[in-house]
Amino acid sequence: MALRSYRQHCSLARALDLVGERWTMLLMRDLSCGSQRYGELLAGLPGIGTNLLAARLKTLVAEGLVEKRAAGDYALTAAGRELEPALVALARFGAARLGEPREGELWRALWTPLAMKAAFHPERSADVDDEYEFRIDDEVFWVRVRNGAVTTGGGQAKLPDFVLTTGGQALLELANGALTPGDLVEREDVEFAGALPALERCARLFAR
Amino acid sequence: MALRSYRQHCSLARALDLVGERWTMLLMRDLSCGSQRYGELLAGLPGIGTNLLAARLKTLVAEGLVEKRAAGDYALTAAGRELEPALVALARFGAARLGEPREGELWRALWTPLAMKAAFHPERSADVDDEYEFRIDDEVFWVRVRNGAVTTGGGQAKLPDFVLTTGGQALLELANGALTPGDLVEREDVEFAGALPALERCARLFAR
DNA sequence: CCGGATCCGTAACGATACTG
DNA sequence: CAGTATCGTTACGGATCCGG
Repeated sequence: MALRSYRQHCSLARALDLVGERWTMLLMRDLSCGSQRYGELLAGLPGIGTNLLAARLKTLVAEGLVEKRAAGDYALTAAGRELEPALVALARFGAARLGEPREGELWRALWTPLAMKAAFHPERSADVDDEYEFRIDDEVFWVRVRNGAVTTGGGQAKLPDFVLTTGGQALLELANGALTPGDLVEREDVEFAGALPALERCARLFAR
Repeated sequence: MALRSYRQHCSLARALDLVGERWTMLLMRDLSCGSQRYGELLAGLPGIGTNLLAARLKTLVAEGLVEKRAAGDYALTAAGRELEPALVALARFGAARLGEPREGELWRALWTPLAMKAAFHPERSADVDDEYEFRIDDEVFWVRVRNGAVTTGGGQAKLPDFVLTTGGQALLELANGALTPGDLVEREDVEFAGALPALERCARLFAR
């Protein structure tokens, strides 16, 4: 189980030695949104195979990036959370090349916080101090924009400027500009509570 | 040659579909320092194997991230250069876990610009407007710090605050703090021309 | 000689079956 | 539910070969 190394004394090569293998960064992505159980991780990564998931988790725990908690679930350690800027930067690169959903592609509400961090326009966020709550496909999370930075978390927002309850499809259409904020809140399958201008700010801050 | 995909409609997954395979990011790293020929790339990535290098280059060219130029060398396209923030972020993660050189590990002066961007402390760079020239193992490149950001390039600096000619070993010792700027310039195998305070600023801006 | 292409043994992956 | 074991397939790594 000695992990294969590039054998280069280089920061990038070291990072890839640690998290560069197949599935590893997606695993870190899913854990970056909160702890998950083995079964949840497996269900969220179709195609990984149970042995490979177990091996990846074992390696990540040995490296100190992930811990198995008393409750039996897996969570990022403080060291593991240090990978987040890299995940965001990669996602920013990928976002420009994402395009439309392809046949058979999976989409999960869980990935939205990372997608928003990647799509964020800091230069548009001067003087913005907002907090949003999203409820998408039974996932509830909050997004806060303050001091030109985005923070996110699972669960309800404390003092949200709006609460948006919708399916993933409508959210994707808002993100790619096919749907305006005004049109979104009129849809039958969408519930919106709060200030429409805040939703318009949000759309502008995270527009692709 | 249909490239294997994670089949997830996620920015991160898309990025990894494009550049997540083994060797690809290291290839992009080496090309980010300037164009290189097939043979140079091969020599700089021991272990890759000629077939794999050819396959990776072909894929990257097809994706529009790399181009083969009339001179016969390979270079990043504008799209390929957009990956750099992700390489820097990953390198920043890896730098904290790099440690001392291990037995058999390769080191190349070519990687220094990326390492410096990863090690950069923007919060220490207020009011700094410096330009440095390095000549390491026959590699010549410049580093500029201005407006809290780092830019680098191959070749000589225009108006350098110093020119430092040294081997990689001494530079590594400076980077990890084992050698002070004052001690460095006194070494037999080191040539230093310019302002010592500038070198001290440099060491502080890029200290690990 | 440089820039690959071909071939082949090994290691990693992916799917399924099995176990505590 | 949380993995381990097994096995066929794919990717990788090293060597050799080929065309300009």
